[in-house]
Amino acid sequence: MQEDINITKRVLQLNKIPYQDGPVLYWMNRDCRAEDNFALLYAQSIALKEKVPLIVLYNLVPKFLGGTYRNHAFKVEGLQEVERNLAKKQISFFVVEGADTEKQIISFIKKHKCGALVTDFSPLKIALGWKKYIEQRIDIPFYIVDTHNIVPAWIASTKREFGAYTLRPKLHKLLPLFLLEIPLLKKHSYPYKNTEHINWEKLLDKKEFNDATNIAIQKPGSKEAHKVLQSFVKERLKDFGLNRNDPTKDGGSRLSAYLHYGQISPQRVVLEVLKHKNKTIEQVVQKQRKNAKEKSDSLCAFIEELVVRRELADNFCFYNPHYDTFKGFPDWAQNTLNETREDKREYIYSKKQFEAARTHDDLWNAAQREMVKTGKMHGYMRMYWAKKILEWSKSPEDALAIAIYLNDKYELDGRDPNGYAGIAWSIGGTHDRAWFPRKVFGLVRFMARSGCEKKFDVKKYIQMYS
DNA sequence: ATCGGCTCGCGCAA
DNA sequence: TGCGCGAAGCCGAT
Repeated sequence: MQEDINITKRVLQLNKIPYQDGPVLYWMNRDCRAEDNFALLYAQSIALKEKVPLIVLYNLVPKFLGGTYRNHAFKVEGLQEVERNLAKKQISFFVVEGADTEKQIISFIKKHKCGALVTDFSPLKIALGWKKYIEQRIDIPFYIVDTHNIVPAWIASTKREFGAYTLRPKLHKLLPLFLLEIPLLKKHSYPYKNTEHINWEKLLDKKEFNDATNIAIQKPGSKEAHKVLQSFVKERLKDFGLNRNDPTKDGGSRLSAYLHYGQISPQRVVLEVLKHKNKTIEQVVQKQRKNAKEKSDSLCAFIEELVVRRELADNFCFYNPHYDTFKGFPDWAQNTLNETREDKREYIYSKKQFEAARTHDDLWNAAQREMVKTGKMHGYMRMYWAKKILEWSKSPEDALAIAIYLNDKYELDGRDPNGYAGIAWSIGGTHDRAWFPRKVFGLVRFMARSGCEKKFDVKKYIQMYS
């Protein structure tokens, strides 16, 4: 019973249609994992109640939002593991290909005569659009389950938050109610008969990706994600507070790509970290409140990044359809950036020049190369990188478009609310305050290379990616 | 090495 | 209505 509430409080029903005869379908989209997945657990609870099969579907959109082959392979190899893990529980897995996602889902429902549809939550416009289209054209119940946030986005806040400081107290209050042990997926007693063989080789062999990106330096999949989590907890967590802002040190969690593809559950990450530190979430929240400025406390700093900032990014996209354009910036930032439009730019580079890492600044070029080469730019450098694109573009609109294009194309964790929020913070003052006025930036916070030189060994970082 | 000023607006206390 | 303070800073004065 307690388990049921733990799941159902994360569910939103989009229509008022009751269950119809047929298997229950979980359309897996943002959260590509078989374990610790509340959307899958909710779909299973319906299927068990109705004594019917449970099937899982993934719609593969090649080059989704401008991603490269590296992203494609990371996703597809992760899905192969999902298929194996689901098979152990007698749950069938399907993959359909095509960019017309909404139509693919509807025709699959008709073909397999499904009785209920469950999907996971994403605040991105494209995903919200698919779901609206589907909702208007199906006659079975349609549920959305937020299994990407610990506190579901619509419960954490019902409006667009102004900054981390306005969302933080709401999350801190709600976290103890949501951060509970996650129920296990059960072996499904009603197997589905009409399964189809998935041709993984064909899905992986994509000639149309004519890009020169390397294969990811990280191995994909949930099993690998849990290995990385264990190594973080054992080796890197204790110095996270000290090292996380030094791009020459590998002090991060290395989990961002897995989190982006939903190959690991953020709730599981928090539970594991707390277990290792032998702390409760109440203790962490209390400590965070007391020493708000104490940023070197590794556990507090990590929970702040993983929970507060991640959920703030979802809040930003969910309640602001302009999350990827100039219109999405706060008013004060739009005003100030409108006033600096005619300011003389010392350098102006084209998208191509940025992409080829051909600016006058070898520190910026190194960050760009780190991203292209490895699929993951260091978090601290992402701010410097985006702010310099603003400084060296002919307009804030150009800068924003270029930063999003590069981020979505090369980062393994691109095409994600975290990326849109991070870039909007850097270029458009989103979730930030006004600062000392500057050319081009106006009141938007400026960052200088000299600041980097004070904080870390810039020469070493440049060498690492020369 | 450390500190204050720069600057805007939310949210809470009064 | 006033006031404190915020997602990661910069700069010049001391």
